[in-house]
Amino acid sequence: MLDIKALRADPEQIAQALAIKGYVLDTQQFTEIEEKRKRLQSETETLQNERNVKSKSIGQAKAKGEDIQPLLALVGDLGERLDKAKAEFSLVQEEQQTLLMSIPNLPHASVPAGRDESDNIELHKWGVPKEFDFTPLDHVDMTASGGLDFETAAKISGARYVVMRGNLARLQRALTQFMLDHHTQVNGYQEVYVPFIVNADSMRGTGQLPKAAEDMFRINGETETYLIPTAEVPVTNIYRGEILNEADLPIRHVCHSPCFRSEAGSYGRDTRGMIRQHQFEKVEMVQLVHPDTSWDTLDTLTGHAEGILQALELPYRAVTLCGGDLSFTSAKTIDLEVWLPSQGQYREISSCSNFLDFQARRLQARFRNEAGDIELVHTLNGSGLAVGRTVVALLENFQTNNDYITIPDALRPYLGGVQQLSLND
RNA sequence: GGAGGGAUGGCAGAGUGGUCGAAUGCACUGGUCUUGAAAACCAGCAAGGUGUUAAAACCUUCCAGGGUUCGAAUCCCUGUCCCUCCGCCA
Repeated sequence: MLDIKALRADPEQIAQALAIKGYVLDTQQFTEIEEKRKRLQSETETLQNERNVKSKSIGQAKAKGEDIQPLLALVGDLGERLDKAKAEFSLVQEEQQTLLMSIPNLPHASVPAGRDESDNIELHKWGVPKEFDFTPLDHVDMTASGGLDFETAAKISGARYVVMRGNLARLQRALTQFMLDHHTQVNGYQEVYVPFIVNADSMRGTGQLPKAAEDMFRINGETETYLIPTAEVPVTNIYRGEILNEADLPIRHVCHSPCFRSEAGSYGRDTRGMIRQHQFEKVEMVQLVHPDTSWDTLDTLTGHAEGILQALELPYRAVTLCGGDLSFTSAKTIDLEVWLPSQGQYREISSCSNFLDFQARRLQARFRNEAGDIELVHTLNGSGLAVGRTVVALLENFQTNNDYITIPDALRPYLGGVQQLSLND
């Protein structure tokens, strides 16, 4: 949520900034609602004041044993007028709130203009894609003997799911373990375990609702709950409505969770293999920081995700998302894209974002600063990494022309020290 | 699933219809004392909004939403969550 004070002060400037994201802010609509709000609020509050003063005098008169009948008559129709004003006010307030909740975060000044991912700007590359002396397969063909089984998953559940067997299932578990250990032991994150089903307040808090409702799996029950699309939701919402001490910052959490996405609107995209699934594993880093440090933190957070790719010896590149590709909540996002030999291109494996105070304002996640004042924290998160896609990247980049893949040094301790892993066992 | 109890400031915890936004304690901030610290003592200390150069002033908020009343933290209804006991259970 944007700061409504900033919107009041200069709606045109905000509208201009939002245009970079491809969002059209109707400033005239906003101004009209705002003026109505102001008028109704002051009217309501005046009536309320009148009522409070008179009610109080009734109480005092009664305490002194005086006759309160004349005073009661005086209050007369006040209640009715107040109810009417209140109703109108809450209506316009709701209207304003709805509008405010649907306005995306402002992109940072350094975010490049552009419409979609083709306009993203490459920051740097790391590693060199391997030259194969045979034609590399994709991960689906590599595991056709049953390690990755999409047909069986389709029978059990439908399209965009996978059954993993034997060493493939173990590989995913090993990667998860390695990432968690790395972030906790090397990068100073605290591991957390959280619920994977969350309520609507949590979804609103991190900004998935109301805008992205169609991307979520809603649970069919009495209360409105959802499967999480990312651990960002439960982990960040730990701090919803909390006032932290400045000394508590920065807070760094890492969390492994399954992620559930309906992938509405991506029909026909990445239908083959494990790139785009309704259910996948992810290790997520979440930070709550002092507002002064969030931009530095975006760099270090991105570095933490890069550290995993480097340890796994996977070639990747970092790109800055352009305005049109930026998510609803993000002020700036750096994507890490891993090299996939079968596709001959880099594909997203991590997304690191600074949300500034946008989520914190929705969440009311705040801290008391040294002067004793209460301020909103800044929130950030990044995948470290998407585990399913890391399995794909590892398979494809480390394939050999027999049924084994080689295992990078960093991962060997998690697989019993083996140098090679059979795809058939 | 059955029975009962509860939700109040950063935390703990009083408050059952009227100067209650709310006692008290802890924590925190400032001061006195001290070589320094601790202790003791004094003072300050909820959030959000309207408003103002700044203040003052005003409004809202005691889990959430409805209701009763001139007036609700307090009474009534509904919901959510927590606790205790019984049952069931990975």
